[in-house]
Amino acid sequence: MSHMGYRCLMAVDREQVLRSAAALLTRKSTATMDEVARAAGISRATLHRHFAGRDALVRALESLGIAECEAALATARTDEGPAAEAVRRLVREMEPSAGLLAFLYTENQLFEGEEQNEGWARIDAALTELFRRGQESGEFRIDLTPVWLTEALYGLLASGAWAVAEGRVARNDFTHMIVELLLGGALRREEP
Amino acid sequence: MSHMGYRCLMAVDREQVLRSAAALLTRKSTATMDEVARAAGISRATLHRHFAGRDALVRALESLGIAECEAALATARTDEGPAAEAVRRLVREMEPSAGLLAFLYTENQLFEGEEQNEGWARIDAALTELFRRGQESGEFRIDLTPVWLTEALYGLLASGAWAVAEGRVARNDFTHMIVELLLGGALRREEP
DNA sequence: CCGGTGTGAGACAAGAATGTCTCATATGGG
DNA sequence: CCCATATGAGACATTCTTGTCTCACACCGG
Repeated sequence: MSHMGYRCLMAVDREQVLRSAAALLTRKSTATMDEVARAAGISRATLHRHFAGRDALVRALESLGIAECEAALATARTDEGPAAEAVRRLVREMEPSAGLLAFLYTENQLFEGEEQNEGWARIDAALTELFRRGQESGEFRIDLTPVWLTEALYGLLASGAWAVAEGRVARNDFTHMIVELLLGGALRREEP
Repeated sequence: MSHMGYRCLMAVDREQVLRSAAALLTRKSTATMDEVARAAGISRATLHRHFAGRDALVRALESLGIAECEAALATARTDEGPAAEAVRRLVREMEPSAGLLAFLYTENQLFEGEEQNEGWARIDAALTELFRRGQESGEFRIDLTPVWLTEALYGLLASGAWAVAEGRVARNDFTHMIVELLLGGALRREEP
């Protein structure tokens, strides 16, 4: 009975399990617990030891997503420097979480129980504030609302994650593709 | 025994059922057939008379999505005029289908059976060709691949559909928000 | 060497979802 | 008016999924 626990032998990498679960559930949201376990390379029994059930699994996914988003926001220091650069730093920090976020973003059923969305509210607020700050400083156009820009960022992150996962976009281009499209759009700029 | 069939009395509006099913399944992808039926305002028995099962329902959703995309592509005449204007026309034509497309785009499990994806292949090809044409004409920048722009268009359509459905973006702004972000990006343009 | 710990495989029952059926009812056309 | 058609409600068996349990085994530390 180690009073610290968890730090023993060949324990399942909880985060790895969550990541593969997110990858699978994004692609096939009706996947069975057995399929999730297989995808993670563990048995259903072990999966069930770590996550009491499907609900608990999704909750854990949400918690992880929130934690990683807040960590990305903190690391990117979105309240410092030019907003455009802050967006670039933020997307770079969010890249490893993109697959997880794609699942959480598309699985709006999470918001039904409305237990945990206070975390998302904080994150949404931080993102919206970033875009608002960019508008105020004159960097961003004002005909696209900060709320929509936030929404679009989520959508592009999901698109990017899927495009990379299916080999349609090179992994190394992830940040560039998303940031350049979000900030600059598809149109060619006039030469300065 | 009407040899023409289908044009009888208070028959369920098949397309209406499919649309409400897409709206529900997008929000809660694990919804029951019973929930789908309720959402469509019909009984489970009737739903099952029209769609043999969940698979058949999803197939029908996919068929409808493909048909509407191809119709939108045809109406928008994406091979005519400036590419930017073509994109604008296309998004406008796709707006009514955005909810359905959001479901189909995020439900990548469809591609497992790979029966029907030839329709998507044609649509993807048309979209990619549109962006490629815009690059060739000098309208679009060339550091964002046509494949990525296609992917981003899908993602933004989905984001837009959800944002409108949840009241975060005004319905009337749908086309403008998507087209302006996709083409122009968030950065302010220099005055010409 | 041996005990503790985490895991995989499988059995098992309880529950949920599905697919199919019947019957009653309402509607509109002939 | 009557009949054909479409629907709603519900019963029902089947299948799938889940949650729990047991047992055997591998690994690591002492």
